[in-house]
Amino acid sequence: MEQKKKSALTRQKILEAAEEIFSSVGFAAARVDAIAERAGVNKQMIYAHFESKEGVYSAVLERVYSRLSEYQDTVASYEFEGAETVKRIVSDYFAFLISNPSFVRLMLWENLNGARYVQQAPAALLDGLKALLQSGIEKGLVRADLDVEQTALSLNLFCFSAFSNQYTFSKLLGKDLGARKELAKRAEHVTQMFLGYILPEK
Amino acid sequence: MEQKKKSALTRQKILEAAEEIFSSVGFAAARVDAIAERAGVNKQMIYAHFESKEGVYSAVLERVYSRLSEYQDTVASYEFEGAETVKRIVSDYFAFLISNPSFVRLMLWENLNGARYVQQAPAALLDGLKALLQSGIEKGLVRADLDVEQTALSLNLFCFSAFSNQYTFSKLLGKDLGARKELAKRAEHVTQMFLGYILPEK
DNA sequence: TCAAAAAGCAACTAATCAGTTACTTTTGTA
DNA sequence: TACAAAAGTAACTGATTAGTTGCTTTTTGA
Repeated sequence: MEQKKKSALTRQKILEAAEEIFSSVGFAAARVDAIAERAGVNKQMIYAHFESKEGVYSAVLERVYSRLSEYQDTVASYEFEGAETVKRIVSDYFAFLISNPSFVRLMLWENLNGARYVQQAPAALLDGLKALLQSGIEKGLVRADLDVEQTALSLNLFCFSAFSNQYTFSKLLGKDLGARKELAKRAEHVTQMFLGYILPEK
Repeated sequence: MEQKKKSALTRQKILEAAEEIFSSVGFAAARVDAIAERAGVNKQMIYAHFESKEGVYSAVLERVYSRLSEYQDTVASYEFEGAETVKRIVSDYFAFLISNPSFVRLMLWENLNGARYVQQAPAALLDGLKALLQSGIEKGLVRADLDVEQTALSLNLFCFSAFSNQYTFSKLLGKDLGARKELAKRAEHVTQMFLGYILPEK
């Protein structure tokens, strides 16, 4: 194989292995040797491609955060048209979080570590939600007295929290809240709650 | 000083130092030497009082979880009487979380580590909320078609999430969401959302 | 085809850390 | 007061870990 491609492949394999390990055990407990082993790559290659353990970590974060952009673009493309729009936003976000479990975990680790490396991707998402709500207000489809920032924050947090406390609450309730059926129930509940709040009084 | 008291004091100092350190950096990054230094105690004392690093950790968790019981007892003592009850539950929970930042962080660390040591305290809290909502339904003060479990879960998660993602969202929004004023706004928002959802249609 | 450059590797190093040991000081009690 | 038990201490140990070094293999281009 060509040298450039080989090198790029190694880099890719390192990033994938690092994402799995950093997201599952966090930065402090992650072992560089474990990343190398999982990637099927010599440890030195990690230092050849990235400066340090922190270097790999921030590269992983960048990669993972960037995936949110796709969802953000979807949200930005929506026109606020009422209940249906909210349903789509929530179910799209749930879908994103379901298919990106390492995003959820890395956000949480980052948060506990004082958000050392927050990227712009999550900021854009909030802005997109705010703009959407605002356009809803202008069209008279959303209550005019709404605090747009708080509401956008809530939408984000309420969806996210269905994932972020999964383990503890699953143990407490004695059922797997990560199961598709439970998550669907949760998405529906969050959507209904939201609609009840943001739609103008009839 | 008396031997028993001296020993108990040392144990206390260790637990306090360990709580600060475990909650701020998590189990993996916490250093036993750092706990000893912060407690102003010889490292060996940690091993004299607790078996191992894990031993101290689980003792800390037990201590911290037990503080939730007080709030749980408050909730259990309430009678559902409508909007005012919801307001009190939310503001009491916010008050608890504000004055117990290490509870929030330890719950999050635990969650990321697969909830190794979940205790009964959080379970009792959920049960209390469910019972309260149920009694509201029976009195006709709460919508009868409510999914009590989902709603209790939401109440819990929505309050908790105001704290759990503070760092990342503070950075994104460029303001300190941990400030009292911001938290008060958030509590009010959550309360209003909740009321809109659970109260029966007029 | 062949040398230079890039990629890959195994073995090493210095630092860090959980846990231990062997010892001294303090305290309670007979 | 004397002595045994408990509390406290400092220095050590073995294992682990991030990061390095010096070497071999593979690939590229003239």
